[in-house]
Amino acid sequence: MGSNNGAIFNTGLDLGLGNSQYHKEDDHEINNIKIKKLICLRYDHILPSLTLGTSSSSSSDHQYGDHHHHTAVDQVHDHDLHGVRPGANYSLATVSSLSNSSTTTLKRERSELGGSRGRGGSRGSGGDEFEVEVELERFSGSRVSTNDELLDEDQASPRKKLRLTKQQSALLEDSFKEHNTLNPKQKQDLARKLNLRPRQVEVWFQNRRARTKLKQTEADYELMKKCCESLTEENKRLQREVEELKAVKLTAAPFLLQFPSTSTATLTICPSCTERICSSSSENKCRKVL
DNA sequence: GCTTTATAGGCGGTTACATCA
DNA sequence: CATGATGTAACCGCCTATAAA
Repeated sequence: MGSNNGAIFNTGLDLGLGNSQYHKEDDHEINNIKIKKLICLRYDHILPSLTLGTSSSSSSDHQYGDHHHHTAVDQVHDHDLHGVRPGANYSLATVSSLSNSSTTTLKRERSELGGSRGRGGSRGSGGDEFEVEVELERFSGSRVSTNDELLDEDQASPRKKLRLTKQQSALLEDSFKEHNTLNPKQKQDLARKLNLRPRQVEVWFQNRRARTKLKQTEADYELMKKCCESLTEENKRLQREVEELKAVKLTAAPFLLQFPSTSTATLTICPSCTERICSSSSENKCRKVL
């Protein structure tokens, strides 16, 4: 895509929000960056700017002003997909779909045939038996079609969307709990169990990972939002305190001149209750100490 | 050992369909 | 019944890792 989203999440606060859901070492850092980017893109309009300073200091230094400009999505939809007619009473053995003829899909199709090169080559160690099996499935039509489906295929209907049955979803979920990615053998086995095409299993896992990630992102966002709110409150409180101190200093200036500079520190912490004791106006706050 | 090429798999973003309120 | 919102299957385009040439 090449579009640089350019959103810089720079609050200067490291809240240490790890992405607990993702433990894949190679993805961890990348995911954190991506999640930060995502949060920023989706929520930057509500993130407060936190500063502590006098009223003259600016607090509008949003560093994440680079707006996300989408590149035009020029997708060619060559939908030649035939799913199961909605409402059809399909069981585990009745759902599947055909794919389209795009290059991407061809790539997938090739991969399903157990390509021996590239990354999959080393991992798809099912060997000849595996490849033959897939070939057979592909060309013998292990897919079980209903009459309705056959009609659909003949009529080259627009893409129909398959709905997974509860059993299929449950099995996929169980499998996902075990491992959120599949190797080719696992994919093939699962596809066979579910009577789906391996590509469908693959897509399901991709979408499932995306959903997990989105949920995690939303949870992270809620956490950060709370953090920001409390920091905003803290910021306001501290600003009020600064103003109070300024006022005290002004009114008490002649008096304070009589003392050494070290005794002008009026901000102390009560050791027992950790409340701040500020100036003479609050000296009665903590009688425990006195 | 290196570059190039082909391939697989993952992800982000998107579309389109099904379902529900 | 129409409609908007939501969930999700399926897709495209891109990137990266890997293996073979």
